[in-house]
Amino acid sequence: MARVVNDVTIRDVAKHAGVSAKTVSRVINDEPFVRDSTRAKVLQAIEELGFVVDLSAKRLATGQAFAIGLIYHNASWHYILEVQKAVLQAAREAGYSTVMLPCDVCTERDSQEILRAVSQRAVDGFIFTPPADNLTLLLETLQGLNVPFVRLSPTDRQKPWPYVTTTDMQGAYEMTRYLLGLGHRRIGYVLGPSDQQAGSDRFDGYKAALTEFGITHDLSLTCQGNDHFSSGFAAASGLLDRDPRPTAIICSNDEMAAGACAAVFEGGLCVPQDISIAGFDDIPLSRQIWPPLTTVRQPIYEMATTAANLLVSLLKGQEPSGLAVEIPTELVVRKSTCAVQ
Amino acid sequence: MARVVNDVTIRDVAKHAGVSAKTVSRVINDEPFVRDSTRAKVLQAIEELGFVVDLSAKRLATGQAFAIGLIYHNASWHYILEVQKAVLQAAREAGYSTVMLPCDVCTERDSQEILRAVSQRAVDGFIFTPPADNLTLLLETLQGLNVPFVRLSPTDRQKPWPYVTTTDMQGAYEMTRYLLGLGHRRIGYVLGPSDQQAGSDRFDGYKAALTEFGITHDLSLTCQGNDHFSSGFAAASGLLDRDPRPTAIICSNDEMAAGACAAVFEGGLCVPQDISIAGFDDIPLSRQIWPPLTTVRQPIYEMATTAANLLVSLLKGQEPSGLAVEIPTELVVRKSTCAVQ
DNA sequence: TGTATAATTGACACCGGTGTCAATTCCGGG
DNA sequence: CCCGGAATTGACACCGGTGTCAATTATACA
Repeated sequence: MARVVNDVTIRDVAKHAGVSAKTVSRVINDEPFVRDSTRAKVLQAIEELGFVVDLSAKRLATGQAFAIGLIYHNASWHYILEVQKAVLQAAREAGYSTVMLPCDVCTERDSQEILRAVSQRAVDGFIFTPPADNLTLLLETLQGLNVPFVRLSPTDRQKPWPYVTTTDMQGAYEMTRYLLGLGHRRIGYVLGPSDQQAGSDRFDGYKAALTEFGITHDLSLTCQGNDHFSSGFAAASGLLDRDPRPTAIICSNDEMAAGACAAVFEGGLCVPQDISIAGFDDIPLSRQIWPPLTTVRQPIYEMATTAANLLVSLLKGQEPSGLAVEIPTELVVRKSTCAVQ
Repeated sequence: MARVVNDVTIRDVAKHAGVSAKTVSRVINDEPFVRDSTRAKVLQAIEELGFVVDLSAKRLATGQAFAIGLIYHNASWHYILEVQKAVLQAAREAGYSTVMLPCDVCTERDSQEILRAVSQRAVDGFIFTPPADNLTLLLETLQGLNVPFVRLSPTDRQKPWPYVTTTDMQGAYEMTRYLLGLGHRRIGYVLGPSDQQAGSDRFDGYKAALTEFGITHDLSLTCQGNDHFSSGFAAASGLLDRDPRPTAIICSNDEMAAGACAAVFEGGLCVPQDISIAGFDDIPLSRQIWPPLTTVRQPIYEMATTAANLLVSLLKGQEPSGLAVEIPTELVVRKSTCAVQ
């Protein structure tokens, strides 16, 4: 087998430095019990020979993969890429690599694939984004196998498994309060998919704010969506036909809000003069449409970083400070909302 | 070290089947020279014991990583995710895993990181998306190290290195012909970043179509953009001030075209009645704005799949049928263009 | 100065596959 | 029934690290 690059092994370094292979191993792993002068000699030899550790050998010897699997589904691109970026970065800083495990359908086959990664010892632990915990059975299996994992915005917070989430309810609550503050009283709502906890939390926040203002929640102002543009378009089209028309619509995510805006224009009306539209998430799309969306920022990057760090500490056997972390949202006011005319 | 899952090794299988370890190895690698009856016995033992090969051991023994590195930069989310999906899929089908190497800035540090992956034997070869071949020096180094790579939409087609691209020029040519056919004669153009070959190819296609119609290319109708929404907005704002105004604008990508649409509305005009807007790429955004964009579909998924397959055959030492592949674009007509009024 | 204890270091087996090459078995032809 | 070459199979070393545990200093203290 042609070895093209780096043929320097730990024993070459050892010979060069006049020590044993094991001592070199100690140095590169920052183990204690190495005399400073010895460490210096070894480091110099490593430098001179350009030694780089062979990951496969290390993995084989330790039984660890030094890799975390990121399991994600067919969510918004922005969400996934942010999560990827954050996890890659945090993992690398901890000396781990990241294996992407897209799981568009979350079938039994996907579960097999994921367990396979464990059997192959290709991965030490996992980060799950929803709706991967449709796969409760899989999670229970991993739990049983003692394979650590962390959930991002989990569906089921009752389960005693680590997760990182955001203040979805509080965020929607603040948004609704904000619109109420602008004088809106008939505020429509476009729901996300019913299987996602984040969606129902947001809805709860909306209802809580209405209740505080003594407004009875009008069911005819609520529409079901599926997080995609077209469902926002359809839902808003429906809401525009209500009589009296709502003066504002909150959508459970930005993509549906963009669809809602399109529906308003299609109906010959204007955002925000005729109707205010608000989204949730603050994805870049919210700044790429006209008018730019008022929305609630979801701190995806921070959430994913936190999840990765949490997983790494679990992998290292450290006792993390908390197994359930919540990171706050932020209201972002742009031009798709205004005071009721 | 606690081995949590699969403790079945090749020797366990061997014992169970009454053969040697090497014979099991032959079976799992589909090597010839195994009697059918023996193969059957071994397969049954594998089945019964639930054996799964340990990747690290295999990597160590063969000196191969069975992994390809995907190097991408800060391009559109859609582009990156399509490329990722295609490469992950194609790689997996070939028994390879994929390592993501985002390279937002393409600095010297990124090059180091990439070479490190080679030294660590974590990766056998690479797929580059632009502008990673800013990193010509890196590519030359890889070439020298005999590490295969394939470029997607490369900047420099003169270099004798494998690549996969699309018919950018032809696509822009067809789009321009289409608009000319609708009666447009003053057609503005918003350029992409100057360092990308695809951008200048598209511009060439535009100019070629104009020339065919005997139209002198009016420099005042050309604006520089940077592929992002805001630059499309700015460029279109400028073009709207020309006198006479262009009746159509072609943007070098969809995101800028979305920006251009926003600028038209901001200026109190309508798309497409007052001005037609066309994009390039056919990203989902082109269907998420109103009106949906007329654009040129770039077959990203096919391109990336082709690139991955090409790389895999290089890794396997096969002689691929061609080292430079071009995949055709397709004109997609939607509602952002119409005949000149 | 001798000795107990702690700090360093090294020898060697082992992780779980695969490559090499020799040994064994199988077959058709004489 | 024997022989030569092809088809199978197995023994064993090796890939490049790390864990174990014993051996070798170094240091502290009596």
